[in-house]
Amino acid sequence: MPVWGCGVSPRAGLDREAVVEAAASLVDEEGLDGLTVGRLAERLGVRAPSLYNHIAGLEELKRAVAVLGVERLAGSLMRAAVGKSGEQAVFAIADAYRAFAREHPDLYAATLRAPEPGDGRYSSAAGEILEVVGAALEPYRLGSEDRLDAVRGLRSLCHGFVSLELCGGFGMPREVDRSFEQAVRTYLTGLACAGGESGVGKSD
Amino acid sequence: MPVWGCGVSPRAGLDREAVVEAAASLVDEEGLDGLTVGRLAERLGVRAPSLYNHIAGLEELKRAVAVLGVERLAGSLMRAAVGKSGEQAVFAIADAYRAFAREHPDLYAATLRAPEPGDGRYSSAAGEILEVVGAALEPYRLGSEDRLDAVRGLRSLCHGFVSLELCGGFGMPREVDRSFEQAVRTYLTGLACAGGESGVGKSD
DNA sequence: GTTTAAAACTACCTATATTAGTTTGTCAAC
DNA sequence: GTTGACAAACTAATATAGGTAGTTTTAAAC
Repeated sequence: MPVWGCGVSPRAGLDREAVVEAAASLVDEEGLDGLTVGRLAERLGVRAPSLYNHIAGLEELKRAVAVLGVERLAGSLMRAAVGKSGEQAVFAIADAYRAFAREHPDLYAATLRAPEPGDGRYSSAAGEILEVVGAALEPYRLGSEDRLDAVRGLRSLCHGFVSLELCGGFGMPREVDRSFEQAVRTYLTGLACAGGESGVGKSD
Repeated sequence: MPVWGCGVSPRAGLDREAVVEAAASLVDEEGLDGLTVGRLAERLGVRAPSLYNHIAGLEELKRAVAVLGVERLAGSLMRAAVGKSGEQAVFAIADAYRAFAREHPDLYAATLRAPEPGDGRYSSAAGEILEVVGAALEPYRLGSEDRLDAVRGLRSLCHGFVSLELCGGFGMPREVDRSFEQAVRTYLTGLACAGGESGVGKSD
């Protein structure tokens, strides 16, 4: 089977996977708005309309890039968590989450796009993330509902922090590392302390 | 010398404020991508190029809409928190935050755009949010650094949860209310425990 | 070789943002 | 009142981008 190199042959040998990967690279390098059909085609050595043989349109392509981003994020988190558990695992996951978003800010931003309902690859990647965080929380011995809540809470905390950080929502960048660690620690402390309700300020 | 920049225009009563407000309405009704110069102009009873007398371009307009969204969000949070403090205030703020995002999902999404550095109105609205959350945390008696961390953590938690919820990041909608309340409660418990009440879960 | 399906092409259309240059209405000074 | 200044709005036109239609080319199967 002849396998052509990229861009030289009259037949470029593109397929959907290659197009989506190139789109992800383009997003990573030039931002989400830098992803245009024309530029992507140029980078792939092809005319713009040719891409429509592989993708349904720009919107669908962006969704595909989002799915790819979630898959890569899930991979990062899993690699970070392997061989760890409990607090150590949670911190490792949280740091990996933030590191991914900082290294690939535009790809991460692309990730936020709502997926098509019923997208198997998205569901699968999202499920992996839930699973790895859930596993890290194992030592906390939470019931299944509490565990779901905790996974959602942690994911929200990480995503929210990182997202606000990328948008410049926090002022001074120097203290942000500390704030992130502290936020995760506070949440974990809350998990560990659950049961004894705080009641702070309840007298009003 | 004629001074008609403040609210009274010679011809059709259009000024920057009106344009931005109409843009926000359009975003609210038809989504961020539904905001085009042409449609906005049509809605204002004017031709598209006329808008350039009031705004610098679409990007700048979107940033202005973002600022307006943050201002309205800040207003909602302040109204929710008035007369409350401590845990009760935090829950009220968190619920108001989520309610705003659910009632105005596209305006909320527009809010995430990074503002121009040095935008006074944005800084002012962002400062109001920090202030109202910080005031709610008063009974927790945190030091100034811990307080900043806590404000950032809570804001991250709320934003992250709401953002993921809007993106369909969570599966079953029935349990989401509970998860949100639980996430906020867990974080508050973490604040209370770390603040010196019991010290449970703190590793050092 | 012939056939076939996909991949890529050219040509074209539409929508949108934006600019250039012109006209028009309102206000204030004369 | 007349007039002049100036912002507001207009018409016309340009550039870019997404997307479609229909045609050609190529790799590979028969």
